[in-house]
Amino acid sequence: MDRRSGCPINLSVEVLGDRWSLVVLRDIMFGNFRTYGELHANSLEGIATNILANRLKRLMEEGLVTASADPGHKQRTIYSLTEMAIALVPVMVQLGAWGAQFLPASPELSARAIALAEGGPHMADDFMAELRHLHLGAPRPGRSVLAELDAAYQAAAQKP
Amino acid sequence: MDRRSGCPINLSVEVLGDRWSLVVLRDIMFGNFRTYGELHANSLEGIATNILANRLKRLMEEGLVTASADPGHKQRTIYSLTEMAIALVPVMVQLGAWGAQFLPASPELSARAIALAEGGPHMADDFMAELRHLHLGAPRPGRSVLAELDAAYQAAAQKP
DNA sequence: GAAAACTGCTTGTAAACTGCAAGTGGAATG
DNA sequence: CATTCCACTTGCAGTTTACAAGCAGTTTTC
Repeated sequence: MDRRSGCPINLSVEVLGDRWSLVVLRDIMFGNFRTYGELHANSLEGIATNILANRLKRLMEEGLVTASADPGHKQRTIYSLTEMAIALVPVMVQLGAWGAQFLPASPELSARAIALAEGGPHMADDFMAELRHLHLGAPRPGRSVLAELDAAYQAAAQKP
Repeated sequence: MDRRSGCPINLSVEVLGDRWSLVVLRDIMFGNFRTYGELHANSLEGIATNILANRLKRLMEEGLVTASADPGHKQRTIYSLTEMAIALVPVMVQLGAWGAQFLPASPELSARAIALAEGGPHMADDFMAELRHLHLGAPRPGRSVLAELDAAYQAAAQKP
């Protein structure tokens, strides 16, 4: 892998800087979509099948995602986030907060981003602990940030 | 502008998700390069001229950058960050910290990212105040984070 | 146990984007 | 007034993206 420079921001851009990688990671992270079919069927932005296949492959090569077999459903592959990808939670938080503030984001979808940003580093840490449980087999933490985010979304979607 | 979805993260990706936008913003932000020529000549990654021109145009269209004439050098255009772009500082901090931790970043260039990350939100706020001075004509703040980052870089470059 | 549906892709094609080299036209410099 | 500086633009080849279709194993259904 030939890198353009050793600058950390440039390296991050080389790994994540395209129109789909972060969106796929967002769906795995916040949507808990774990298979190709789930990711394809639930894609808000309508990702094309070849792009999804290619991005999953690249994310695996970059060490952000791992694949494992589904016990009891032999043809299904389960994708999991690595620690490296879970460490992107603060990036996602900031990116979501920025987009919610400066771009024409829908109120319902912004609710999650705002809730997560307002929760501060403590909430981000708890979310990372939850992701370590879901993806890396760590013990289940007491708090479910995913449930809280879903509640925030539901509350925002209720209001007319 | 047709957006793929109203998700804040997706919108951020649509604006910033390519191989150059964030790199150009980084150079304006941390390098204080303010003209086309400076950005081209000091590009660590060797940006092509047409890409630089196109990215500056797009960043202006997206409201992240403004252009103004250089008094006393009529053909020179000075580019400035908008508040929207200055608000990306926390994103840059997180992205730099992530790249420094998980990707093969050079120690000298990582020094800045690490110093900024360790400075916490307070340092980021002070940096944003400095950028508002440099780009938006706000009063000069007492602290120069840019000078501190440069010192961190110099110190790291000295060590063998 | 044959047919249908599910699952995770691959292939084909056209359009858009990227990277490199070269060129352009006005401004400043000597 | 010739040369260099400056901010791009243009042409072109290669890569990436989007959309549609197809395909080979695996269940599930009847």
